[in-house]
Amino acid sequence: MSLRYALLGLLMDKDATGYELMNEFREKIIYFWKAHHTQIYRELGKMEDAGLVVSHVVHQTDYPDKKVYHIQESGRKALMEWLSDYHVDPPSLKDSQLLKVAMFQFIDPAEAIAFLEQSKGHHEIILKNMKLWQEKNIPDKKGKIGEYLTSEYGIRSMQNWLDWCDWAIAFLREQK
Amino acid sequence: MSLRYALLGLLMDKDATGYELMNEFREKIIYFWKAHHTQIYRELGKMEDAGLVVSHVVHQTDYPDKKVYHIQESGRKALMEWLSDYHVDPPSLKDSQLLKVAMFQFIDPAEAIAFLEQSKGHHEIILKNMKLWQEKNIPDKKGKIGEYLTSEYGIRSMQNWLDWCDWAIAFLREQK
DNA sequence: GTCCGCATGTAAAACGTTACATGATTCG
DNA sequence: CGAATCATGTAACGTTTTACATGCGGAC
Repeated sequence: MSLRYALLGLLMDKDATGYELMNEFREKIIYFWKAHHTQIYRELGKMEDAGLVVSHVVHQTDYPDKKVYHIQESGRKALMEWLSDYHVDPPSLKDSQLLKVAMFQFIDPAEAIAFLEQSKGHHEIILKNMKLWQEKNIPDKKGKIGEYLTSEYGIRSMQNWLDWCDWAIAFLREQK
Repeated sequence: MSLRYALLGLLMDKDATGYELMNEFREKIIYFWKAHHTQIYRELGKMEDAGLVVSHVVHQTDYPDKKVYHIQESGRKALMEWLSDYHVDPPSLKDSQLLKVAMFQFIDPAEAIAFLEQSKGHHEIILKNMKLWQEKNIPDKKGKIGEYLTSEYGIRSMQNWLDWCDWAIAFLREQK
């Protein structure tokens, strides 16, 4: 149900097509929410049925026609009500990497260390990209407070993973 | 599909009923994987169909009868294969709290600060309980390496959230 | 000439949540 | 006297993922 509010939030800034919303999702919200294009198209359809948004088709010659969505007053109201509610669903995390770590007693310590080192390398690249994205997209911190705060959280979480990797690798080396 | 391996991992240590596995899930795996009892019972049934585990019913007089699951050689093999595969699915996080933070530009800064302070209080309690759990359940770090490493990660993540909250609150106060 | 981006969607399968159903015992 | 624990599951519903489907234009 939160997907709906994520989409309404994006439509507050400007009208958009399902395709554009999908891309914005990929860029901005990726740290803490993901959605496939199929899901976005379906949810937009339901939102239009509920009168929260309206769409109109824009004809294009070189590209396929597109359907632009525009938020309605009832959509704005629904978003604001959701925002003012302090109750949140507990976050749901599914991390198969941590699941494997939880079973490190079943594998060779050298294997475990190799696993973590590979993960570290991978996440270092992600962290670099996150920092670049923040610099590029949020030079003005005041205008996009929400995105600035969440992107900072994303960066800190990634740094936390890297620090934990170092700690875990050191611990495993000691155990050998 | 990872639920299957989580259950196999738990069954490596000792035989268990669906009910016991559900409780172990709640305790140990809660930071990075959750499952309802209905899901666990369904998956165990499928795993038995696939020959990864076998069950036998234990008759009880005072309590309802119970069905104890025991891992098979093919189950152990499947788990080890999964473990030795370095490929992991990207973690999936759905955090409606961060989604609300992402929309802080639409609400009053004082409201935003109140929201974060409430969240901070809530997570401080969780952190305390996580630390207690770690002390109680993993006094011997060598025996349960996997659990020790993941519980440490859980604690660090929680601390990271609290630190970020402090930073975000300070930032919002400056902006006022 | 193959892949990427543009742009939309349907259908089915898999996974996750909530409600319903039972019924004894134990603790406050 | 009510709530929690023990113990299992089905059914219905909702959400998420994957596969299928189309088709043009531009870059390498």
